[in-house]
Amino acid sequence: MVLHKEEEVLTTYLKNKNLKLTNQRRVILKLFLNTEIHVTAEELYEKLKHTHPEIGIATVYRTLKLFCDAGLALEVQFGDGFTRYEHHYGHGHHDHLVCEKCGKYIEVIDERIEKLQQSLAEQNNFHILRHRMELYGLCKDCFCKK
Amino acid sequence: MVLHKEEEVLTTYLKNKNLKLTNQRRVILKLFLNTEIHVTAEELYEKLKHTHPEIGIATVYRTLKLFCDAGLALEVQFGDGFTRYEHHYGHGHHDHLVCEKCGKYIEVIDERIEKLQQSLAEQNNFHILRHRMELYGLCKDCFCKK
DNA sequence: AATGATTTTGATAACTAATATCAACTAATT
DNA sequence: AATTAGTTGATATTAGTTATCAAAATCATT
Repeated sequence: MVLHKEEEVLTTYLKNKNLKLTNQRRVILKLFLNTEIHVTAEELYEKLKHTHPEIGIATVYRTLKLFCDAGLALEVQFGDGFTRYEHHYGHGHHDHLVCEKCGKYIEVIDERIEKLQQSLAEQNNFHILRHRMELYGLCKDCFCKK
Repeated sequence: MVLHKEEEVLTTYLKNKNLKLTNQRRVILKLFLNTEIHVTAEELYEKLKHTHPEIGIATVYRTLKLFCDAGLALEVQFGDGFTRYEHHYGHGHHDHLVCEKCGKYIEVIDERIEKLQQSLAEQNNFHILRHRMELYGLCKDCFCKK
């Protein structure tokens, strides 16, 4: 529930770009930050419908892209056809464990793997700008339940 | 240009499933195997248009899915909105280096990383079924040119 | 080779996630 | 309060892919 910092980041970004802080942007930011970490635009829109039926879906899409530009969100794709957005401000790079049964996403980071990725790239004369690694399978709960 | 094995795999698969070996399937398989390893359905369709204008795009989509079921192809997605298909028969698991400038894909495999992924999953009580790792950046050529 | 049951095909409609359009509206500056 | 420039919501549009369905093709059987 710590909004202060993120709201400040957004405000600063908007000011620098001569953009405006609208009520929609405030509302969507609040909801985004209080929602599970990997949401789609549609999911956010569904949640908004109850409390803010006046906010259109186009605005949700637009605003999430804006958050990415402002460094508050990051686009991720897990191959199910949806673009998801995760919290980015104050979050370092990480990889994902994706449970294919319950849909849970665990964020992980392993420095040894990061180093090996770098050396693997060097062996191939490749200059890494970014990377993604997702391990798909079953979380403990789903694995035990069978 | 070694088609024999793959054609046999397809034939066997079709027979087991009581499906039929059509000329379209033969043509698309041949083209798929002689085409760069990560093609989209649209790309294959474009190439076919010249030599086989009678083959529809729906058939290309359908046939690529069929190849996946038969173990001849594998779906991959690099987040550009296209589903790509790579050769799968006789190809072991591998990861990708993706050049964001020229679009080249290099296939790589690093056993040390594979092992660490396994141990990372275990630390999190997670049971891996499959995974993907893509390193995005610039290949040597594109990096030197600018 | 003809038959017949079943699968496949191509044209096209439909679907879905996401983006573009645009007149009405709103925030922020003067 | 007026002005300017950005923003919004409804909706049309786009793009990749899948569904529909009558006509055509495959293949086992005769």
